Amino acid sequence: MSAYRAKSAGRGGDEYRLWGSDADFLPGDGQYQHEPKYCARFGSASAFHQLWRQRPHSPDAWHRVGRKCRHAAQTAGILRIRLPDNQTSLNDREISFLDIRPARTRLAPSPTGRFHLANARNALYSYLVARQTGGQFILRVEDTDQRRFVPGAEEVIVLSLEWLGLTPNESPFHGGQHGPYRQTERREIYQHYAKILIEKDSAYPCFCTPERLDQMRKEQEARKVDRVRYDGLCRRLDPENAARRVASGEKYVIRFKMPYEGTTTAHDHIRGNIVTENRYLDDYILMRSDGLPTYHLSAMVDDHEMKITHVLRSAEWLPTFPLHVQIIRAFGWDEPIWIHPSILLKPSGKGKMSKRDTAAAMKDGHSIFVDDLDGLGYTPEGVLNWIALMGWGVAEDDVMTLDEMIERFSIDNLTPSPAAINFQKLDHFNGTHIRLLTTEELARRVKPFLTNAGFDVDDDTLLKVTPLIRERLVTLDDSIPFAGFFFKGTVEPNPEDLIAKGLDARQSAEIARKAYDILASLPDMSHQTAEPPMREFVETSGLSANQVFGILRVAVTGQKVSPPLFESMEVIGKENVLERLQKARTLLESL
RNA sequence: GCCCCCAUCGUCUAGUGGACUAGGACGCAGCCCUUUCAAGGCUACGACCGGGGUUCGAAUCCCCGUGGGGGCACCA
Repeated sequence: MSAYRAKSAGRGGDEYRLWGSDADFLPGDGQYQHEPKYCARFGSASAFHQLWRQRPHSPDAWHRVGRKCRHAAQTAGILRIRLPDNQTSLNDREISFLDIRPARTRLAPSPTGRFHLANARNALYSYLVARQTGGQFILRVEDTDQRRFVPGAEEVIVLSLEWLGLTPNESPFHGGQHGPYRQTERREIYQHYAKILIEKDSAYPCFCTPERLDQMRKEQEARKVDRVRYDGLCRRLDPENAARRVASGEKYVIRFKMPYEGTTTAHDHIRGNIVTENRYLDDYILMRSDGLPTYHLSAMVDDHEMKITHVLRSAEWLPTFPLHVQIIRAFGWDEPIWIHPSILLKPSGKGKMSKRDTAAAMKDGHSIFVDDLDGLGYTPEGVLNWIALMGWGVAEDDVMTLDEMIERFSIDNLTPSPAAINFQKLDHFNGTHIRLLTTEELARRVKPFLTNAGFDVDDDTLLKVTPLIRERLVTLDDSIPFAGFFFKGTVEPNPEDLIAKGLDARQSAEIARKAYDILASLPDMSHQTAEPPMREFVETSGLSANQVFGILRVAVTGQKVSPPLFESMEVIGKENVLERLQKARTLLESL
């Protein structure tokens, strides 16, 4: 995998360089000096690769491409940035555009519940960043809260990722060089780092009991303080004294020593700098009395140990974002690029999805849980496309496969505002991607739904049926009403439905008889041979196509709505068609 | 209550000071195609939260409101 990097030659510098590990298409010594006014942004290494091959290295050529592609740039994954005349250097944001070293990203769910849309979206974006830079996507299980641990949740997470096609490079199940990938298996690591923090005077042991904390909180609330926070009793303890108490086996937690004054500036890639006054922050607990870390410590330690370059997590973490930045700075580590995609709102746009909304969605054939979506007949392609666009601004051509997303995705196009879930859009994308599937693939995916519905499915018939139902499916289980009758020996039409509009039972029976005669006289039941004589019959009879074909449809398929009639009859076969027609006629005559 | 985040069609969004008569997609409505249902094609409807600035010029920059969301645990 290639790695490219571009960087400003320094503040106020006027030169931009690209270099990469894959020097064979970089000119000369592997460096290329840009026209100072322009720099390139690469959505992906391969997009860059392509452009590089196409264009000669003259500044004019770059210029031309840049002007022309302003709009098309998004789709090509390449965009030229023209620096304003008074700007001579790139800012951090712009530099990060250019930085496409292999990224290491991670999904860090806690095995406490089900794998839902927000998890899936974070996984997708993380996966995309990793893949387009030739990096790794990691799954880390954050199971430090053992009280909330749900057995089997880990498996659901991995299975869901697998189903979506977002297979991690490293995980508790896939292994890797930076494991273990389960936090409960990393206790000693956190203890080691907590100790370092105490040594650096950025953390301290706290012996306050839950009861005292509770009382303290109540007092503060009674005083109507702006911010209820730890009063610092143990922070003022003499370190040696504290160490003695720890050694004596007294119960304690470890707290972060938050500065009482000043501000913390944290940089989110989507929102820019977020400045928080430290007095609104707290001496958060890093290590619990059970010896396990809280998220604040474990996530920072693991992201560092696992060499994570881009931290993608829900915007719910924004309030504690400054804390996390402080912890990392206290250690003296490099910060990753922080990306907080907006939260997902319920379809009404009012609030996060709740249990009640989830139940309502289920009743409607929808769900926010990935493992439900599978059973509901949704395809990974459709689901992926759907979630991708909640928070990723794509100007045009928003139907994409995973590979196309890898080409086009950029963390720079993520949107900061909360997005409401829209299940209609899921249906749209699902139907669209179903239509994009090959016949063989669609047949393969539809089969289990038919089989589960009790149909005895043979592959030859299914392969013939699939093209007929393809553009009618929103979900895969829609194949049951549309294709089920192909796999039944007989059908039981509703007698009422057999009577054509404007006609009575007698007349309808007569039409069935004539149709029978015509079809029986044919050499075969292919739609090419069957349709013309039937059309001719419609013409000469003075009846409408609607009436005649309607009777035929109900008789042959047993239902008023079906795939195209003659193609369906071809699949069902002459003998069977005639049999069903005969039965319909008898039924009509008995009315 | 306090802190933080956000603000363009009903929804997802494009938009980075003039190319904006604000573009696309979903949905909705109509038309075309059509044996049903779809799919497809075309057309319509539809938005810059409000008020102040800055500027020759603001959807875009700043401030103040308002509205929405999130967070205030030995949960993540």
